[in-house]
Amino acid sequence: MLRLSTFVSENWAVKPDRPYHHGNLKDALLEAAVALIAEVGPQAFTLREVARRAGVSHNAPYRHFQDRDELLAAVAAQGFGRLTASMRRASSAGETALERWRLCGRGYIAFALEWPEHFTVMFEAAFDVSQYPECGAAGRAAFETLVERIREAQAEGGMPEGDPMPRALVSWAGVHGLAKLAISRRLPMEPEQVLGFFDGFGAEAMLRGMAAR
Amino acid sequence: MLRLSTFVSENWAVKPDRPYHHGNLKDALLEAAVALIAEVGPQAFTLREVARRAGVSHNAPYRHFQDRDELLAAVAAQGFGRLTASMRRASSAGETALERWRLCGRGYIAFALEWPEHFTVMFEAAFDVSQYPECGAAGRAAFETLVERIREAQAEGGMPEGDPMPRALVSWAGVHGLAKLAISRRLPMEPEQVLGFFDGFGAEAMLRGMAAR
DNA sequence: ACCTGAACACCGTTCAAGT
DNA sequence: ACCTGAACACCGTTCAAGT
Repeated sequence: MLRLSTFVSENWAVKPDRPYHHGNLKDALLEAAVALIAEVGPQAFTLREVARRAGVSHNAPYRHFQDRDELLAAVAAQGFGRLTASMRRASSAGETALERWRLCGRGYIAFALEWPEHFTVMFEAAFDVSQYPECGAAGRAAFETLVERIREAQAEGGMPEGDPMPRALVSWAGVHGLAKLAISRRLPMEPEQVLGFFDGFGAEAMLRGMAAR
Repeated sequence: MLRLSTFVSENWAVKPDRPYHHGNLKDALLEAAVALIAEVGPQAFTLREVARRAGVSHNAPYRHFQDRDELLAAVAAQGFGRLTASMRRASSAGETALERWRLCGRGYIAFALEWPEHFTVMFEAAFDVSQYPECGAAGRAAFETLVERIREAQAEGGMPEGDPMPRALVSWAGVHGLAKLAISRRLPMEPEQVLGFFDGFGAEAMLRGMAAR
């Protein structure tokens, strides 16, 4: 005779081991979100699938994130932190300020190539992630890393004096465009070749100008 | 007494006026799609809403487009055509090749500012729109417009000889990055100010280099 | 506090059916 | 050929309920 009660009590026995309190559900959701975005992209990413992977019901995430956008903003904030770290790590090897500018840009592109899913969420989310306080601050810190390279170059005489902002914006546009076109596979080279292109030609062209011989 | 049959026959009377054959449903859908994307963005854009606006049932679009992506690809193809036109129109006013290079980049940014919805679909669609034949050709034609400016500048002596490709790629990255950051509202200026920034500083910085005094 | 299942109003896509 | 309504398997989000 099939004893339903056995299965029922077995099922009940499993749950009480960790009935609630996932431990750290918030972090688990964030991790699952990053992994899912890496697999299917930020657009196909769904909150319900994230919950499934974290082993909770489809609305448990609402305890930790107000909505889908807030979870994406958390992914973006993590991304801005990694971007800043990538630029700092790369820059530190430079001897001159101009060399550090070059390496900082290299770090920006390297981040995009290593974490394309973060990069995409940070810059292509349907909403402006920097509207979320933690993202706004992290984004400003990342930009400040680049501005600092300009200031150093000016102090060393490698770049003209004056407001560093215009040069920071053009630098940003250059590396951002290259990084973005690379991970979107729009360039006539493999993404892995883009850092080599930047090292061998791109950085120098941005520093010395398109018209330079 | 309420005569239901009257209403029923009135409803029937409306339909036969244009029962099928929307005239040109394909173009109507494309137009509705562009308008909808402009309103809600490419992510919130839905095929069902496009159909609603075109006045057809939610699956009538499948007669003209295989799926949602194919309609987006059609929007992107239209966008690449307008981008090429914008660059050509702007370039034509230049006296020297370097001036035409500058104006071509200006046309690129102007297109993004004028048709941000097309620009976004062209470059941020979840799938690679250039996989669609008509988009691929239109995208290559747009890029070729930029390469041509480099070749002209080389012929005139304004840029060093050699493969124009590396300079075309760096030029593309610069204007693409500026355009993209502008319409994403990530720059510390209003989108309308970005063309002025390009005219007053950006283009010169790209041509003469960040380190130039 | 934290999590659940049921429910609501949507999607994209498919299919058999109508003219 | 071109369009329709019904159906399927999904979403994000809300809510009353359980521990």
